[in-house]
Amino acid sequence: MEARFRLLSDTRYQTAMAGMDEQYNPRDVEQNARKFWEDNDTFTVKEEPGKPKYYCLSMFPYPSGKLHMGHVRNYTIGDVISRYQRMQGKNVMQPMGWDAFGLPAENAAIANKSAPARWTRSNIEYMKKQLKQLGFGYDWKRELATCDPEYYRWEQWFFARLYEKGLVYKKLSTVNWDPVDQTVLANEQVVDGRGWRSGAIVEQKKIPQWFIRITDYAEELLSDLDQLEGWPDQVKTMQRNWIGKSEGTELTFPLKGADDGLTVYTTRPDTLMGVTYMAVAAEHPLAKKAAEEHTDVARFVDECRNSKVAEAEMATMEKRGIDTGFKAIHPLTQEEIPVWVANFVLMDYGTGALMAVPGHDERDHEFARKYRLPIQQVIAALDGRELDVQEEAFTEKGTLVSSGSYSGLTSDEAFDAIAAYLEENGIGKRTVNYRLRDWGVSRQRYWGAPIPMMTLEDGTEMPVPDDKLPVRLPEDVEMDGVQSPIKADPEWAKTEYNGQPATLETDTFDTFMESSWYYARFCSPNYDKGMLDPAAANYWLPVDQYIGGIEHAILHLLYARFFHKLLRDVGLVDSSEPFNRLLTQGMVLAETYYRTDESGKTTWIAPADVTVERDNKGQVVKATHREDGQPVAIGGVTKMSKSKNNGIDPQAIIDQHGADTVRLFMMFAAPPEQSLEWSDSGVEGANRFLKRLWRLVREHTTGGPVQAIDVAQLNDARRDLRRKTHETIAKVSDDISRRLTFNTSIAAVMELLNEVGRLDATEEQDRAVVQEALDAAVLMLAPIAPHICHTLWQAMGHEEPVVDASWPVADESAMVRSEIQVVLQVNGKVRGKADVPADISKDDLEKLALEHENVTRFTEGKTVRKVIVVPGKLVNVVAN
RNA sequence: GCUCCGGUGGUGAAAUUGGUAGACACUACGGAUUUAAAAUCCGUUGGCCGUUAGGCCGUGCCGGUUCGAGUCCGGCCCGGAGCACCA
Repeated sequence: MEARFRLLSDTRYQTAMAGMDEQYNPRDVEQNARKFWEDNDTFTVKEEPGKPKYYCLSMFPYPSGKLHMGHVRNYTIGDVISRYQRMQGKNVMQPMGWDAFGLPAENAAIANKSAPARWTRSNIEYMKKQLKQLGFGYDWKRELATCDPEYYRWEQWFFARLYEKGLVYKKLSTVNWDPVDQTVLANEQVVDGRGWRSGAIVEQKKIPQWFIRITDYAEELLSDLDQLEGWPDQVKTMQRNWIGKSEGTELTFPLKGADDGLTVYTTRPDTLMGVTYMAVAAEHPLAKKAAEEHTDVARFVDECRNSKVAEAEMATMEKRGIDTGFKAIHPLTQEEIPVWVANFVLMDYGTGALMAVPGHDERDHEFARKYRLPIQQVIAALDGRELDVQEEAFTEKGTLVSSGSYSGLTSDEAFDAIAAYLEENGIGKRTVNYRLRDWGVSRQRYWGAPIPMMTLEDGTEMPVPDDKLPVRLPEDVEMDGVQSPIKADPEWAKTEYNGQPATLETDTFDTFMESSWYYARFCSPNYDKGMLDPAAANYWLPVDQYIGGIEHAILHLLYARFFHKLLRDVGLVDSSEPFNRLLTQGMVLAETYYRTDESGKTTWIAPADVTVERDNKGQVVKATHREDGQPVAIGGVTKMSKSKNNGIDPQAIIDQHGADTVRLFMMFAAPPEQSLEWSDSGVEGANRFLKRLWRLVREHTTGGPVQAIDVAQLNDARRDLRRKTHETIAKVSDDISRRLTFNTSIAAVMELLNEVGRLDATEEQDRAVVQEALDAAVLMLAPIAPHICHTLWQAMGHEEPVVDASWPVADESAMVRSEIQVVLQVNGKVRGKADVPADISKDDLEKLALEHENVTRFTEGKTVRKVIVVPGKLVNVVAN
């Protein structure tokens, strides 16, 4: 370590010192550091074979207008990791770009009567300025925006490859339809079952849409999760459940008076003897057939159309159904079973029909009770306890009862026996089923990448040939709020193929398409000979660390993993997974305040407009409006959002305290995976810490040049500070690289600086250990507060910029302790502490504990039954 | 409804592998400095009992495992995220 802390000559030292003002002035300090990085192209990187690479990626933002605190938190985490890895000597790539297609641009365009493209590009310009102000070390030469034709052309090209491989198909699929505005609505645009603008009751409508066969990759997406050691278990579990692999049986019940039967999928063939009714989805062919014959069934099927497409909606709505009049024949007993239509049966899962076993399935039970359908017990509990399936479904596995020759078997044995019987008799077969559905990528919106398909005059559908790509989205358009401009203009779709007229697809891609491969494009963002430059992609990929919100745990991350496997199978990348390590960051929350007027209308008041009063315990007792001084109600801490008006504008905080303070607060207030509560006083605390750091460095450096440490000259106080310095280096290194707990690493540096402040540095050797401590502190804070550390590092007398400095290495010899403290317990309660030699033997430690006054006080008159000695930690004496 | 995660002082949190609960901060209170204020520095700050020494209780609730549980297991309560067209 000493070698790296080479000091400058006295004259140069004085020059460096001259740059350090008495007061910490964030504005100057930050401008100065940013100018240095810009002038030196500090963050521009290229492939350097032989040097270890590190690709650190934060999820790119949707350019909604300005940065919000969630962005600031996400990008600060990424920048801290990047700068740390750079100090470890890695070739670090940290790119940034824009997830530029999406619904808000269309809404803004309608509101402002301007084009989505212009709105988007001006947002990008503003937000880019903000990102630079925060000092993030991005390689801006790699910037990309997904609305750029040079980006989406390769997505279109890739879609054609998938089409050629048979991974793309078209089918009818349900959308939310606003019958008044005559438009398709996103789930978000349906409020309480009505269109958000028209207020019309939303209907389900089936339209032809393009799908990608993600289910072909379901097994690989599931099994490869086991390789992702750097992912949180939570996210892997969510993905596993989402893919939802189950093993069961598909079997066909014959229908009375019909040639074809009703095919269902069940994971519990052992409960087959307990089937008392069947249920089909409203869109099931059998339901349609019943609707033709019975008007009440027709009415019910029609009513089922008046609901949202969302699954949460399906699961929470009242379960309703109607008898179709059809009878199925039980394949084992030949008994007749009624067939119902039910609104909770999903057409997209399994076969769109199910066998209901109300005795052993909760949902079937609820439905059976409601419509007074019979409930039959066929499984008994393994422990033999009494069950009443009329009252409550028994869903565990157990032993079969009332099941003819299968009675007495366990559920697992019966599963095999019944499946075998069904297979032998050609009634059914064992199958593996996935909950995962194919990915519908068609959107009926304008502001997205056009789907590169066309229809010839004879009705043939085919991909647009590669040499006609990109299919460009016209940008100079007007939005009327109803129809997509490319759908409204019949000229746009006109094209030709080999001299024949043809029509372009006017749907655009789901924006998850663009965000599924941007991480790969960053490796060669300007490559014009293909989607990716394989050499660059294989140098940088996979991403070493990916950082983003937990809300993306399933969809985005699953689609990106899927795309990576597709890229691999097209021969563009070598690896199978895109993201080695994943950090899912928590949300940013803030207090809410509101007032309710006489009519019951609630107005949310921005935290910036509220003054808070506390009692002498610090408890908040009152909040008042800054303008009128009248009280406001406190509404609790929630995610920063427009609807609750509790967003804190990062720009205001940066202007007030500087970027380093914002970054420090965000990293200190909570561990990254947890939600973070905004606190003005916490921000002031972070600012105070930086001022204190500034003052400590200034006070130290005004003393002039410093001697090297002479280990032989160290007294206890100096040795203690040195030990603290090196213990802190060890802890902070581990916290940042392995644990990703930046909050505890900052706390550790605070402790170190508290000790520096306590040492009365009067002699040369005092100043030498202080120099070492401050050097280490500045290095360790450099990733978090890079601007102030840029200046402080120079002030400490170092020539090389801190951004290129090496991360400090803990010196084991400085950390050695001769004495340690052990805890003495009696019956698990702490009764005393003792300072003992670090190398004390187990026996001596036990002896010492049993003789210790504080221990004997509690063991007196009792018999010692057991003594547990944990070396270096504690002794627990068990006595009674 | 289903899946996943969380719940620790007045507040944000720490306790990394089952071994000292509350590190580090914030707030509040008291003090120093100041003509005054700001800034800064010092002290106190989980609850109860006690003059002190010290004791008892305490990590959402109920129960269990263990010499020992914030941490592991079972059941419950509350809050958050996702649910396939918000991104």
